Amino acid sequence: MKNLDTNTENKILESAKKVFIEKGYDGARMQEIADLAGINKALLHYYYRSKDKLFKNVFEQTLQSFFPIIAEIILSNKPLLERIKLFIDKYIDILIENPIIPLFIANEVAKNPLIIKDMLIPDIDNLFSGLNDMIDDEVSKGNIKKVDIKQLILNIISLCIFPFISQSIAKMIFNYSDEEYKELMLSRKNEIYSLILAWLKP
Amino acid sequence: MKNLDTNTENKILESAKKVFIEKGYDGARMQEIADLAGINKALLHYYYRSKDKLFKNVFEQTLQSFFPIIAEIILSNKPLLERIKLFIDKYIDILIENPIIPLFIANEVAKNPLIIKDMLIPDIDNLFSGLNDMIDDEVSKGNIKKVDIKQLILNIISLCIFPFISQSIAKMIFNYSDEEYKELMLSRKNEIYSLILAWLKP
DNA sequence: GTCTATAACTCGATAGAC
DNA sequence: GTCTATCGAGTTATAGAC
Repeated sequence: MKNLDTNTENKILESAKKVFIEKGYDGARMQEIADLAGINKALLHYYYRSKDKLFKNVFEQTLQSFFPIIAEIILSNKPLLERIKLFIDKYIDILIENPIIPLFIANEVAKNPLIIKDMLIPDIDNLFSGLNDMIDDEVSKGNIKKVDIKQLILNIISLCIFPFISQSIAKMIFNYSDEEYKELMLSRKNEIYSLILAWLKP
Repeated sequence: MKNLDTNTENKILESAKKVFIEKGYDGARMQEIADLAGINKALLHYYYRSKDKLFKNVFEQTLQSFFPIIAEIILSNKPLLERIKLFIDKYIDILIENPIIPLFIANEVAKNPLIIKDMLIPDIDNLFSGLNDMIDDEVSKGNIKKVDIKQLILNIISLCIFPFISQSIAKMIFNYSDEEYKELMLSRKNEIYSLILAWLKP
């Protein structure tokens, strides 16, 4: 059906994604995107009127390739601790495949917070209160101690993402190769889970 | 003695710091720095030959205003757990005062890892082996369980820094004002410590 | 749709007067 | 030391031929 997506338009988007994510909006050059796509600058403007519009496309698509996978796990009907375990495992895997995307997103949102305004999960308040109910439920069963949902989320996300954001520094400090750092990240799956688990123990 | 530091040269550096940290190297404009310093572009080049050299000055000074405070705590001769507690408290305080610096550093280092090459702590290997000995010591005393020093460092740093890197997103998701977010960060001091403590329990 | 050529503009850097 | 004026390279965006 959408076989035409393999054509110029999609090739541009893929190239733009690569360049924007690597260099950021300010550092990216339309010429470089054109070169990578094997076309010339004029065509970029033919398909996406401006650098700004091309960027917004890239940003939105990047974000949307991340959230659904996460949402699926969060919204599954597994027990809380199992969901947390699944989330950590899956998230680390995604980050190993896309190590520089978190920095890209953090950076662009910091420079222009409004860019994300319309892209967030619509009923996020429901999501939070749902998770809160789950926590209360587990607490009443004596499975975990009571914690603030916001701190729980911040803790898990921080432990998963930050080592990727800081990886260029961390690799230098630890004197690690790419492969060694990847191994360290893989071993974090269990470390992070045991950390959260220990904290949640009643 | 260096009363002249209050003069143009220092005013330039302060303005440059502000603009570079906020916009990043690529997004920063010499014109904006000049305007903020109340001078004109030509004078920037008179004091710091190029944008690049001005940036390197800013970056180095920013980094050096961060590391010594941290190093002081890490190298103090307090017991391990006390050092960790002090580190978290002090670090969160610094980050509340300078919330956007971590993103700035992560970003610029990611784009050019070599920039940090000469600025790292010289005998970092000694630092690690020293900390490792401390861990082993506490383990043998039965105070904590054995953990990997790299994971410990990553965990603590992640928990402290990431909420600031992601603060523009987090404030939106949590629907928090600046003040509310600051309160959340302050309350994290104890949360992070109890998290690490629970993990380290033998 | 795709290209070449170029307009229009931004920005870092310099020349030269004071 | 500080300023005004301007150069020249690089960048986004468009015009117009094919």
